[in-house]
Amino acid sequence: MAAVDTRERLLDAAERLFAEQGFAATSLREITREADANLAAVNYHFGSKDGLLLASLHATLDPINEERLTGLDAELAANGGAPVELETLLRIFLGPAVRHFAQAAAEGRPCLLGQLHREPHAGLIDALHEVLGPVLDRFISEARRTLPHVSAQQLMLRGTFLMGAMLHVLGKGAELTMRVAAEGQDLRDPETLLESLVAFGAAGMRHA
Amino acid sequence: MAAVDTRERLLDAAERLFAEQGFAATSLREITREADANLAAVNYHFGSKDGLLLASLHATLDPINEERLTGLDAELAANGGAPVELETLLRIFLGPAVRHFAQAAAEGRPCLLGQLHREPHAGLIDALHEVLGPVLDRFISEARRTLPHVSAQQLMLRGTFLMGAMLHVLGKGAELTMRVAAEGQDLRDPETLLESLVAFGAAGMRHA
DNA sequence: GTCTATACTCCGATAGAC
DNA sequence: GTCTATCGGAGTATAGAC
Repeated sequence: MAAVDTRERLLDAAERLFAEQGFAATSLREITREADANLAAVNYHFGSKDGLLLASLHATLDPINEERLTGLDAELAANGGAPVELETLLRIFLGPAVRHFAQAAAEGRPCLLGQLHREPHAGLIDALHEVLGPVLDRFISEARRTLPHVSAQQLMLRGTFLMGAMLHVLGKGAELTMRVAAEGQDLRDPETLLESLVAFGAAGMRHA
Repeated sequence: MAAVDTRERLLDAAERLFAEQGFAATSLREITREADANLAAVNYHFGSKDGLLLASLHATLDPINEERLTGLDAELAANGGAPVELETLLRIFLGPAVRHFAQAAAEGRPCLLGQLHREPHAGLIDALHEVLGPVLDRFISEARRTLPHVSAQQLMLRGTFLMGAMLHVLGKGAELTMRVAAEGQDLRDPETLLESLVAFGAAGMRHA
């Protein structure tokens, strides 16, 4: 079972180091040193550094997306299939990510989800699309039912805005904005952050 | 004058290649080959690859920030110092960046501003803070006058959301979201994009 | 099947000749 | 100012030990 252990140790170290330093700035030698594994073990288990990144991506995002989909299904079942209220829809989509971020922050480590989206790595956009695409499709379909008077193009545009807002607060980039305010924080309180983001996004998507 | 020319050629090549591929993925050898300069010229003129990035950052952002500040001053002068309407305030801040993005897109190249903010490079956040900080301070002060009923903390939070939305559509990351919509585009039309973003942000900041 | 040792190419940075 | 030579470290690939 040494193989599974090595694979898991590599994945754990990669998730942490990628989240802390970013993909390009983290060397395989650093990861394997951290995981007490040989340099070539990465190539054996994941094929390449890219493969390790993709595996980290799945390990982080798959549970979040599953929570999103089951949450949406539960809400639809409770509603008898009626369109979901906008705030509720956004809360179901944003909640798992914000909670994931808050948990990571509570443990004193950055959020891989917030860091990864800002990697200019070529293959990552395809990978993110592969992982996120189906989930986004589901929520966009629901949003069309919730906001029937908004054109499909405007819905996409506003959804993109909200996506950017979410990813920004989840990543290190938000520090830049927070730093200009002397007392600006409480971004680490998940409830405040989530409700503010939901209210902001709902107002923007509804009226904009 | 060969020195100045070399410096400018390096800066031009770096701006383009950093925007296209990102910082880490672009090698100094690629830049110097493109600029018809020697590899060591980067170190001579900019000290390091980091120095070259910082110079590119200033070259891109300084004109945008200057346009923002002069636009705000002009509006305040026209208003006799009265609080600026929220939509107008956002348009003044977002317009120069969106127009810069649209011009780059029209020339078939990505936007350095959208790409740079997603670099996890350690020193870059400090550099961005140095470059953007004073401008953000000005606009946040104005936003407080425009939205006196919104708490300082909520204003910071909502401003961070809007910042994320802007940076997201300016970067390649937006492609991910746009790609899930079959016909989703027109992000390249600066007027549609700017007005949609202004309306989204104004609604979110006002009511959220 | 798992893992290690090793070698290959490319990178950023620097020293020193011109 | 510019260039050549060179260094340590990076990602990758493979041959072979267990």
